[in-house]
Amino acid sequence: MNAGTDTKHRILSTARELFHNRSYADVGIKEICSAARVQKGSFYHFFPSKRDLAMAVIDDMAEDWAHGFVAEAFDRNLPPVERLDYMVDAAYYWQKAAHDIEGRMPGCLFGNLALEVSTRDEVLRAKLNAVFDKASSRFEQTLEEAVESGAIAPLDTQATAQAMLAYLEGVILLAKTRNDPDVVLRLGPAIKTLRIERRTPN
Amino acid sequence: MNAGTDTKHRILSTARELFHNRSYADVGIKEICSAARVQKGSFYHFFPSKRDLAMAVIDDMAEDWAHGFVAEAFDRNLPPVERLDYMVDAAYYWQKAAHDIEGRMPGCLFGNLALEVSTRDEVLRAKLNAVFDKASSRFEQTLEEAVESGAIAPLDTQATAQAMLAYLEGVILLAKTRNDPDVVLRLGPAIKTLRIERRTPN
DNA sequence: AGTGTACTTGACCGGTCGGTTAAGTCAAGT
DNA sequence: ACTTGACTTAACCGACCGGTCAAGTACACT
Repeated sequence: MNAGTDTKHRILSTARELFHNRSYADVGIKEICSAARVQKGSFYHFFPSKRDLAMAVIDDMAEDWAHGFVAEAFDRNLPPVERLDYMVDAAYYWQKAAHDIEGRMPGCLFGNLALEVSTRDEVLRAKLNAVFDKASSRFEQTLEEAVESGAIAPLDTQATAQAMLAYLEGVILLAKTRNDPDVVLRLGPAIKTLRIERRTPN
Repeated sequence: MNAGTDTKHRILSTARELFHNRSYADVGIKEICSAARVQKGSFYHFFPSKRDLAMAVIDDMAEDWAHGFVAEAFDRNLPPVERLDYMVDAAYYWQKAAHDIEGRMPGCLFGNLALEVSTRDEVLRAKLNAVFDKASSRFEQTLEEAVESGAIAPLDTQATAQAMLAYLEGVILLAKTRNDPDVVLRLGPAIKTLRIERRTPN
């Protein structure tokens, strides 16, 4: 049993790293297996297909996020507006660390996968969409609190939250293309300037 | 001669469409050839490798852009701020049209390629980076005019221009993941709210 | 001791990948 | 008329792809 869960976990974390640093299509099962010191047959014992592996990787990382720095960033003890800065900082330090080690910016796994697979796999697309929805709702909640506390003027919290998530992904995309994590630091804070007004209720 | 340039052009436009609608890794040379009604050998007569094809595709599309709707959007006859709206609208209608025909949102070819290949091919990454730089400088020029005319308060035009480009890419990424072009319409206009202040010159 | 099951092994499958090659077509230049 | 060289054709290459399989090993339960 324990040998099994360990093997599965090793596959999962190896795949996650490889998918993140390269891409879904570019990393083969054989490579994942040899990097995780696992045989092909064992792989297919745990995952029916490469696609199912991708699903599991997304779930795995989404869960790590939810309980990791995203949970910290959106800690309700923090003043709402500071949480946005915290998110940007977290993104920066993460990318910076990877860049220092690997020499390349991996970007956001979800964003990478989304652009790569969402035109050819409906199920994966929907899953990634759900991840984004969840992230967006964190922003939304933060904005609602900020409005309630009077820190910012009332606005369309849902749309603005989506805009902020989009901006974060866009900044990471640009930084990755420049291969320069500092872009995140320079452009990131402007996330707070984004505003989408409430639709006039006339 | 003419037969040659026609064949080359057919390869180029076919590859562009396939890369855009799917991805670089997912589309093989064989598929490109059969779709373009060209033989493999002819392909390799014009392009030394798949990667060189990608380069040519990027150049091709960048040029089309520069002389197409981007030129219109950033027409100096338009008031600066309206140009931003024009860009967003253009992005929307383009994605919308593709979505209506194919049922899927292809997103931005440059953004797609950037996330897919920039961790494994330095040269392609640099090329895509240059495309983004050029796009960003269009935004920058627009912002400078807007500041000069007093339409908006002074700001760090270069950084804000990059932020706007990042936002546009992010919005398209999110819309593609949702497979819903309307996201562009809903979030896009907020591009005008983005601001990065000048660094305090103290 | 015997059995069921979770797990591992490594050879194997058909198919496709990017890329090569050799033989030819054809039109322009001389 | 003959040569040149751009272009096309289709068979072919080794490598690798995702995925399968039969044969085992190791361990829990009876």
